[in-house]
Amino acid sequence: MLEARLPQAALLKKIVEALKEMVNESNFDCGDSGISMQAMDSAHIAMCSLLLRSEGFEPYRCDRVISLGLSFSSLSKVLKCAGNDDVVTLKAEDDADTLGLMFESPKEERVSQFDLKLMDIDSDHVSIPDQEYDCTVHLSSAEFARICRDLSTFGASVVLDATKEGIKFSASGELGRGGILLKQQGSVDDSSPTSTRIEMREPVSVTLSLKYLNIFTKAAPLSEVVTINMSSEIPVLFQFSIGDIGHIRFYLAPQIQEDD
Amino acid sequence: MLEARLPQAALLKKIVEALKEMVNESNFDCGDSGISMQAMDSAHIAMCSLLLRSEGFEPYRCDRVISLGLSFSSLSKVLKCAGNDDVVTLKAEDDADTLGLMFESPKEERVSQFDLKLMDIDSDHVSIPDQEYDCTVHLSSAEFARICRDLSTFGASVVLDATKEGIKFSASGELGRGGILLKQQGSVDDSSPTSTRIEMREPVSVTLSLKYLNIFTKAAPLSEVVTINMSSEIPVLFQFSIGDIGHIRFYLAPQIQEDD
DNA sequence: TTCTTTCGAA
DNA sequence: TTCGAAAGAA
Repeated sequence: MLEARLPQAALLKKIVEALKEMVNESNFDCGDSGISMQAMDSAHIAMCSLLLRSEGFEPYRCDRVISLGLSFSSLSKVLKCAGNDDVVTLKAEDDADTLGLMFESPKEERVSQFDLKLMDIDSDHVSIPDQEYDCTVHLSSAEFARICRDLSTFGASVVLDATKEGIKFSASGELGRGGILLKQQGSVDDSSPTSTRIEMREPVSVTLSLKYLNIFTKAAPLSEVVTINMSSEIPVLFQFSIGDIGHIRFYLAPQIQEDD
Repeated sequence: MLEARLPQAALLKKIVEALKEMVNESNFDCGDSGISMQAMDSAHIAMCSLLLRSEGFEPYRCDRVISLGLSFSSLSKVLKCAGNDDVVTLKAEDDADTLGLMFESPKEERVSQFDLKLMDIDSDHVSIPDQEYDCTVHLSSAEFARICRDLSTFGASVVLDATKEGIKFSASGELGRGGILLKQQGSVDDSSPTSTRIEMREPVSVTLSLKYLNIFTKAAPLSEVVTINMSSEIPVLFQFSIGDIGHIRFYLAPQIQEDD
């Protein structure tokens, strides 16, 4: 059986809000080391994965591997019933057909118990090799979300150009064109965790669908920093940390650049 | 004739907002002791009543009994023209076909006068006996509203189980099931007026329509506490106090519990 | 489904 | 205080 207690319901709420726009339902694989999930969007274009390490729960107990087929919209509805500061406890028996969620208010005068029906979901579990990337950019997730939203006005796709100087986002369309450059912050001014930082082997330029990037940025409330890992020709990885308990990763293949 | 002056238009606004979703039009009975109203919803399932004592007005004058047939949506529109801190004066001649509403801004630099047409409404005035109830629960009206809204996700009806320990709300449906327990607060910690308190002769369990409860909770802005009076088999009474000038009461018959 | 209204966040 | 997002009503 699984039993996992998380002191802040807000965290779980944000995780589900971050993923529900991209994935309708998915299997949550619970094991010794924690909970993980992996899914593609319904069009099978982008992929996401979630990792929540057992150390992030107190306590965490999972005797044997369990796969919980959950609907994100149902999960979201149930989590709307939890206060942000509630303590959440997840429980599932082996071979259970429901997931139990208990919410306890901080003062313990209110206890809610929900039992969510589980689904049988065929999961096409693609294994993702741990990739070396030509370029890794750390930047403010709020800034990234803002840029993707703003550039959506101009076109359906954005070009990311990463050099040692900084990362540039550009889009063009009927209105005209737009470009936003985030400069790498000098090492002296490295104080802020949300400063733009770039590690690179060589410059990379990729074209990506803004529709998907705007879906990924729903994860911005989870982490103030997003890490973009890029090489030409292979899917770009966007990673949002979840405290120090895990992360959400999004993968999106670059579009073939057509010169016009 | 009627002449009644209320120092806070906000109060009257909240009263009308609380009732207008349930009742389209109704007779306001004005007499010596104050203003009262009683109506059923259009489906004749739930009932509500309003009492505003004459002592709550300054001054209050009503020589003879007048019945004012008012449309709640019209009344709501007119009250939208009043500032929250305006002083309201209601005036109606005997046998008048309009109700006069005067709004005076606090600094008296602005005076608005509205005359609302009255309607001829057949009222089936049901007399409600003052009932003894097996169980009375006082709880935060905001919390109650939140619970009814949350549980609407799960099903169309909610089961209320009141015991000495607390009151439990549960609902179930396609998603799964949900239950919320509010514990009775210890008498030591009785400081907060919105703490859950229960007075009972014996435990009560009733099933109620969430659709109606969600209509009743529109009255939550009037009072931070709602009082639920229950016995098995007879209509449940929900009471929201209006300062110390009166109250709104809602009555809803329990559904027959079907065991499956 | 769309619009309005309300609530929370910046 | 202003803005945007989310909830509720038409």
